[in-house]
Amino acid sequence: MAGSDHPPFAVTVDLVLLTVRSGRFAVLVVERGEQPFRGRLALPGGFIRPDEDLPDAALRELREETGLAPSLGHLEQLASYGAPGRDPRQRVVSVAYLGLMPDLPEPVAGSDAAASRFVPVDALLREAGSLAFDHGAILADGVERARAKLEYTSLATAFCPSEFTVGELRAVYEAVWGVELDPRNFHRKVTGTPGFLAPTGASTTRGGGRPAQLYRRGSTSALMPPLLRT
Amino acid sequence: MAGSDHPPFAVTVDLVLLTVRSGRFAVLVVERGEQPFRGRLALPGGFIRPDEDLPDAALRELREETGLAPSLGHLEQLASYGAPGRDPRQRVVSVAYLGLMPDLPEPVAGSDAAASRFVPVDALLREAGSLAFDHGAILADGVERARAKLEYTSLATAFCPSEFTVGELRAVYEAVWGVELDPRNFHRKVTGTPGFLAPTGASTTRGGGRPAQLYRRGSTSALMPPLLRT
DNA sequence: ACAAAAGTGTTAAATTTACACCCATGA
DNA sequence: TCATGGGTGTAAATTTAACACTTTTGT
Repeated sequence: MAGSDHPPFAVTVDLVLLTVRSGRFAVLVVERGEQPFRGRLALPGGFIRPDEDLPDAALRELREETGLAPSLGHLEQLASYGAPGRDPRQRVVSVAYLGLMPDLPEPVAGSDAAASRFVPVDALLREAGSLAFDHGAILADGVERARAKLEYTSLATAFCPSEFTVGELRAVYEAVWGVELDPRNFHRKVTGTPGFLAPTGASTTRGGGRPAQLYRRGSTSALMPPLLRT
Repeated sequence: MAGSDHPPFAVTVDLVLLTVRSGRFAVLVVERGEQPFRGRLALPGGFIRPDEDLPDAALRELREETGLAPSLGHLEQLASYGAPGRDPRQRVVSVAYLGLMPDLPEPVAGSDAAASRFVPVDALLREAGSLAFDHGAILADGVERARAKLEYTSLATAFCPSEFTVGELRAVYEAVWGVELDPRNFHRKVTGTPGFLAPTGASTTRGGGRPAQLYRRGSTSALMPPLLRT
């Protein structure tokens, strides 16, 4: 394991930044300005700096692409991708991070990648090759992870603003899973799980109908029993 | 994202190889023969070759350390670790793989790491710093992942030989989770989950008592509903 | 008044849990 | 015969699922 002459690799971070925008499950993509894959869509990302830790690099890219410092939202490591030839220029190992974030007021405040935008994930996943490099596979892994984690963690709240209603939370589940949930049973389930939601006392009436209680995310991260996709 | 002069990283794979040996949840460790951390225990691993894919490198290390080509068992990517300074010699990003394997007849048939052996995980996890580098944290992540996956997948069968009894499968759960499970209800649960187990028709009487049916792993990978840790 | 969304009550079905009990073998 | 683990039955407690119904707003 020691020695001194080991093959050099370039190491990057790539981001799968997911959100729910107007009822659609969407991912942030950038349009590539250079070869290879010039003009094609890709996940945002970049090289890790020499003295930068992996999560720091992911946070820096997140900040550069979205202007968001995630006091809201959630960022976790997804997986690493290092097949020879995945980047035609050189051997690159990419550490992918998965970010879940609320729908941002201004789409992208960042500067670096001018042509970044959210697009619905289903269209991108449907046809292979719509993303540059192996980013289609990375996106598929991120989407699968997000869908699974909504079942057994309280991570759906990462898609919501700091205060939200039960109906808005349910809309997140329905958009991410692509199913319809019974509003009555959903309400009982999430409000009845200790630590999932913290009531603020306030209520709102955005959306019409009877005003709804506002909640913040609670302290629990594991949901026991899990929420079911039916 | 393009350019040409990027900081070079060394990239390695490290393996968290877990098994259940005589009722104990155990991990394969090697004794380091060189500095740094000479004489200390570490996870097996090594540098990725220039034209080698990540899973191939993990399989190669697995073969070198155990002689096992996993038709049995299970190998999946765990996570990557790249904090600056985690290896005092150079900047190293390590892609960790998690392997679950049956108790091997001959402990280690490999050649490379002479001083490799299985040790119980609880002792290693109890005190920080018992493993070299950041391998204690990697082990903790691997153990947590394995424990979680037993709940909602059929991966416990990866710890069993190709044919096994329900009692042997239950012993895996009890060793990994460190709990006792009701033998009657466990039996009903696993035999009643379609696709979890495939009966062979044969039976065995190892272990005393009434002979038990032998099963192979079934085709299902997701358990719905999950098995509970109580 | 009506539509629309929030929230509560209620009941049948399904699942889990605990444990009594029988079965098939070796010592 | 007894000890040991394998395996089935069953009933209470809990959880889910389906949906009727009431509440509170905007139009």
